[in-house]
Amino acid sequence: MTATNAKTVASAKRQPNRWPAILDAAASQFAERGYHATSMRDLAAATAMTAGAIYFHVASKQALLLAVYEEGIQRILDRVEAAAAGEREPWARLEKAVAAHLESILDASAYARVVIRILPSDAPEISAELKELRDRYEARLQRYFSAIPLPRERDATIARLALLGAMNWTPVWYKEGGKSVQAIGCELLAPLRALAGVKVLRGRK
Amino acid sequence: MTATNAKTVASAKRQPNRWPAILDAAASQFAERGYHATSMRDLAAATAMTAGAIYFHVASKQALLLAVYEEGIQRILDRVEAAAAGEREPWARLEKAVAAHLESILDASAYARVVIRILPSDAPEISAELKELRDRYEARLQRYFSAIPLPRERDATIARLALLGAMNWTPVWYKEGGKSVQAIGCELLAPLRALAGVKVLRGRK
DNA sequence: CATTATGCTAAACGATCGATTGGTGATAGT
DNA sequence: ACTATCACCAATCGATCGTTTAGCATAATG
Repeated sequence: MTATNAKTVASAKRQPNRWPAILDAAASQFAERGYHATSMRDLAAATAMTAGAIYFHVASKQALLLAVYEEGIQRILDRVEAAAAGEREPWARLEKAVAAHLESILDASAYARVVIRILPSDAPEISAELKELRDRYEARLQRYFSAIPLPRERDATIARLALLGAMNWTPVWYKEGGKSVQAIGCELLAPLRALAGVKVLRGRK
Repeated sequence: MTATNAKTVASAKRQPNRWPAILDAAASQFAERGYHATSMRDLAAATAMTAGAIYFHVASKQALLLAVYEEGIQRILDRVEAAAAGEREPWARLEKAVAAHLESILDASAYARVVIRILPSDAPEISAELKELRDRYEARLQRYFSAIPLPRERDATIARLALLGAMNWTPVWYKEGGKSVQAIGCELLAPLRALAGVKVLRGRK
């Protein structure tokens, strides 16, 4: 930052692969400040570029959001599937999936938080695509959820959406240094376990 | 709308009490499209005024959001307290409170939805006030929640935040014509009831 | 070495943003 | 009837928005 000589500055030009940096900055800012509150000039400042330069890499702000959204969905999907892959028992698999979901939106990256914070209606012209991406992920979660047996008189759909809501609300109150993400996931599942008649595990730190 | 004569137009001026209309429009638009996506000119159009005229009633857009927020908190608080007032039994009281909360954000008014959708960080200069308003309501909910007995090994704080998250996520998926709001509230509480060892009621339509 | 493609800067585009100003007509008080 | 106040409109402010354009320097290619 201080005293970069002319040669450094000169060689700093024509950097290859600025696209990941742009995407990272967009994910970070969209997740933290929101879509409409983030300007292309904000992203330019965060990536040490000009606003115009970004348009060499992406056609529009909406297209940028879509790219972040796709990456975000893919990242959660990969994490959740990898976590659930080893487990065959429904409850253990769901718990792994929940933990992976929470890790994605609390620790891992801003991409996942964008998917949760930015509503499809925020970008009307691509709202259909954004909705479809959301649905694609929820369909995967639903498969893990529907494998667990709930009492017949309960509404499994609402129970699933309640779990999803409880998970997606965690960024609002989660503070680092408290309970571990896995422990939070365990706590979120405990009521469902009780509902299904499964013996509930002890809480951990 | 069509062929309003000069007299009507003239007498339409100097209308008293335009403030509620402005507040209503702001609540509606903030809840539906978000804070940053709503312009003062949008609100002017919705209230059949000029953008400048709104500034006769309110100092700034942020002050308008704060006013909507205050009204929103007050409305949920009133509804929840009125619903819970008659009940002395902790579970019945919490169920009434949950139902009132859901009614507030699903049926009743846009004011409550603003409180849930618009994050305090959306208006940095008044984020402290917005946060305090949110906390004031959550403190009330906490009183109803802490009266119910949970197993000692469970984290009551996380359970409460999970319930709040499940409730506040309902606007994302709720569609009119499906299950009643009360039934949804019952379903959201069923897992907690099971966790506490209470016999879970039958689901209703 | 000449040429082409790439990655970027600087500058500007029209549009729209939140907010302000000066003036005007309607109403209320005396 | 006169005055003051209220509620408002039309016009406009500077700033900022997403986006475009023209041009330049670098790197790769022949």
